[in-house]
Amino acid sequence: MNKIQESENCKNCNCKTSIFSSLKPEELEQINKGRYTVHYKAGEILFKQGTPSPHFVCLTKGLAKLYIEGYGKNLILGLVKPVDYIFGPGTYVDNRHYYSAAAVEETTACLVDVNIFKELIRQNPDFAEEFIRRVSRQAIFNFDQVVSLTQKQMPGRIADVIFYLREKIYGINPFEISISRQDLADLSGMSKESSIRILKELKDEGILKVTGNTIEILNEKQLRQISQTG
Amino acid sequence: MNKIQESENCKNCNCKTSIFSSLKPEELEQINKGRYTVHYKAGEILFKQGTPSPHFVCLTKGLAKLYIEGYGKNLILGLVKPVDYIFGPGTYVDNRHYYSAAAVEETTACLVDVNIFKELIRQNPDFAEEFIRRVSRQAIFNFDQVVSLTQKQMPGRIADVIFYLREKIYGINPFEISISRQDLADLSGMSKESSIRILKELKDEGILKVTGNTIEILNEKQLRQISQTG
DNA sequence: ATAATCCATTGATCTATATCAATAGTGTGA
DNA sequence: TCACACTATTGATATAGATCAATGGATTAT
Repeated sequence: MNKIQESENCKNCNCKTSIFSSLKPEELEQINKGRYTVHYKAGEILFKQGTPSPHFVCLTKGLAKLYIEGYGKNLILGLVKPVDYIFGPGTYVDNRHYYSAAAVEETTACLVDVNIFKELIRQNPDFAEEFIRRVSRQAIFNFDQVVSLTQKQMPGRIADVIFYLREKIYGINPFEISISRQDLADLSGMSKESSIRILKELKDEGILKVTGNTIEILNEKQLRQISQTG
Repeated sequence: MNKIQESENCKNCNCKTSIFSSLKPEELEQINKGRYTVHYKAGEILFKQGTPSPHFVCLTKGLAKLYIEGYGKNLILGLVKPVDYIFGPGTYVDNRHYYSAAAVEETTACLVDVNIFKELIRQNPDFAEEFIRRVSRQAIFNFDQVVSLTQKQMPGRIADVIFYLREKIYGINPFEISISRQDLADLSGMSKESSIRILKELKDEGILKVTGNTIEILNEKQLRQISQTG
């Protein structure tokens, strides 16, 4: 893991498209002061569940997975792509991480002192509100996930993950996943073998085209149907 | 459902023990102005998933369950007892409820206009921070729940629910549950029959004493063990 | 080039859990 | 008090999904 102090300033960074849009230039400058950039190779861990969380992480390049290390297996809460930031719930509770984060691809992130962030939330109500909005959206997403995981059968869960990957992560239809089958399994709460089998089933039924790591949704309507019927 | 406009004022209400402790008297007065009290009989619905959420709900008496209506079955996210409030993630997103709430026992609640609440969050950074802290704790709780539900087998899940009921809801050891076996099942993501069976198993092993709706943890260490081993 | 590793795939088997069905309590209203 | 409705309980059966085991590709190191 190489730490590289970049010269770039937050003011011109495209991070601003995110919740930072509600910050004034001098506030962005505050963030910029306590910030440094880190590069991670694929597979490297950004932070580990249970460790202190002194900064929040803003992804500027690559892809990371957020996962809870459970009893023997992992549960992937979601993927994070640029430009988005990772801000766990521990920050306002006990300053610990409640999930781990690892780079899935070659990844670059900015780390910012969490106290600066907290200070801005106290100072700027627009920023605070934007932050709460963001946390709320995250909670809603988690609700959807927990319902999918606990109430749907494997085909429904895989369908949900496929839609998630296309809509929230890769954005286009034939998309090449950089995550492994194991990750796919950890996203949908099943074993690696099962995720492979379901993927094959969907392929055999002509709903998906799966070639190695490239996935194409051929029959969106039917896939949506599978997601609905559990 | 009878609506009763109570004469009591927020300033003397024990609601203040909650996040309201960071509010000044005049701010409590703001809340008090837009507030009214409602009584619910056991089984009655406080609000329904998908409907607009114009106020936040503060429970002053009774017990309520928060549940997501999923595909055929419900998932109970948790129970709410006095004095605690219910503030769903939809409030800052699209003003919809993302879960339903129903009274489990005879219940009294105060409803407060959500805009007053939002205004106070903008005005008072302490209050905002307290609110974020609260939302964060909720998120951590949800993480624990999703790991329990997706990675543990039935005995471990029931063990977790038993601990939850004793520690977070009823507070004492032999406790009488006011929730049904179906609710127990919806809390632990299994069928009603399975929840009954596991309960019986734990009883037969001498870990629990179950008499009707009264549950006593006899062997806490072993129950903890079951929770751990999944 | 070859070995070594890691990831993906497939088949066979086993088991946790749901579902179905029947019965037994338990309270409630006429 | 009796009938009705609802919840709890128990047993029998079916099945979704995990686990185990073997093999095949692909990538990396020697």
